[in-house]
Amino acid sequence: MAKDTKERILATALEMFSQKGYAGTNIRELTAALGLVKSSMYKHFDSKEAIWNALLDQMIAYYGQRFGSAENLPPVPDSLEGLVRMTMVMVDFTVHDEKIVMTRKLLAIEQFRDERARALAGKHFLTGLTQMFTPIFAAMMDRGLIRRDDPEMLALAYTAPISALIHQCDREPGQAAEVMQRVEAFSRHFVKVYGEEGAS
Amino acid sequence: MAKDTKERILATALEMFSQKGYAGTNIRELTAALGLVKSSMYKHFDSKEAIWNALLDQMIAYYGQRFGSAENLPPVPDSLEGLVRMTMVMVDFTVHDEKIVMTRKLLAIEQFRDERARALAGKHFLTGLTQMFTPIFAAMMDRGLIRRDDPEMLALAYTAPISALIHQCDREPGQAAEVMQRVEAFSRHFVKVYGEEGAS
DNA sequence: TTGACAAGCGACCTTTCGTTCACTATAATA
DNA sequence: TATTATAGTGAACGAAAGGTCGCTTGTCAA
Repeated sequence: MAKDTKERILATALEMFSQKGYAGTNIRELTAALGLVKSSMYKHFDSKEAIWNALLDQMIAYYGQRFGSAENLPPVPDSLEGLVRMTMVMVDFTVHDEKIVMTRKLLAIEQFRDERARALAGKHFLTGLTQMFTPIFAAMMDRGLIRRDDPEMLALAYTAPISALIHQCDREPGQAAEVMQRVEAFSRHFVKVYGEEGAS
Repeated sequence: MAKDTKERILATALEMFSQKGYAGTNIRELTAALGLVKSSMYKHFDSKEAIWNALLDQMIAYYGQRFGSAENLPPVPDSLEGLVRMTMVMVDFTVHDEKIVMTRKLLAIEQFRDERARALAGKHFLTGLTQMFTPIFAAMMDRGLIRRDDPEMLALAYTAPISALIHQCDREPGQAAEVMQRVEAFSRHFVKVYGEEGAS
């Protein structure tokens, strides 16, 4: 128990920043949660702001490797039911993975103070989702699964309500089960409205 | 210039809190922006937290009188084009009214720290919007303007993408014009998809 | 005219913050 | 074995935070 202190500091910083914000968190509390004394932190980071920057670096890198490269994107579903299932798997993951939940909260809190947080928030909350689903819907249109239309518009129409429900879940984690049901209900509504007749 | 200092403090607090958060704002700066000295603030509020509470009271009251009572709700559009127009008027207002923009930012920042902020954020960002549009879509279905379906689901499908675009505009105010275009494009897409054929 | 009060000022207090530094214990290295 | 780098400690520091207090001034009612 020694070498991973730097990463434990980052993990605890994510936890506390995502609850009380960067300015609302102090180093005493942060290090105390790790059984350390505040001065020990400076063996691993030059300053409080250095923690913040390292945390953002980490979040940006994670986002890039997870959603940035084409090979890590989810496969195009081969049916409307497949779209629903894929959606539920993704949402279930993103709603229950503590680290991702905290990342969203942190970005929501700091997006108006820090330029990089603003940019990453934009991706997380809107543009990244639509960019991810646009080619999926385009491909599903090509395969006759979904009515021909502007795939980017469909991506917005599909991801924004789901994203809003995920945010609701971040606010009220106790409603997770109910929110998941609403996500599935919406997803089924969507395929009912946009699905090509006869597509399974 | 004297009696309205209390309200000027609240206005400046909203401005600063919505940019740097409650914890990131200090009273010196806040009062200096008003040409005052920090001790003068305590003639109007008992503490920094009292400012925060008064601000929340004000935001909650404003929301209640603006969206809470039935008579202040927008009238049901009598055509699909009317829905688009009504939407654009509302979005244009909510995106350009400085006070409302700052309120959204503030709620985004403080929603995970303060219980009342969390509740109000839930209304602003999701539940309030759907509750507002659910009866509108129900009425438009009764009048044969929109395909019969679950009005609450349609309200989610309609308001969430628009809300997401408004948030995007809060993040990048420079994109306001472009975002407004996307809102209109989405609104027209929506009426194309859900509008009853032949409805003007 | 005078007394009371509201509003603002500047000095001061206490606490907390981020940060530094001298020091120690431990574990790996030469 | 001697040495050196690493990780942690605790005391201390300066700056900045929120908050208090006594004083002054202007306004207005009695």
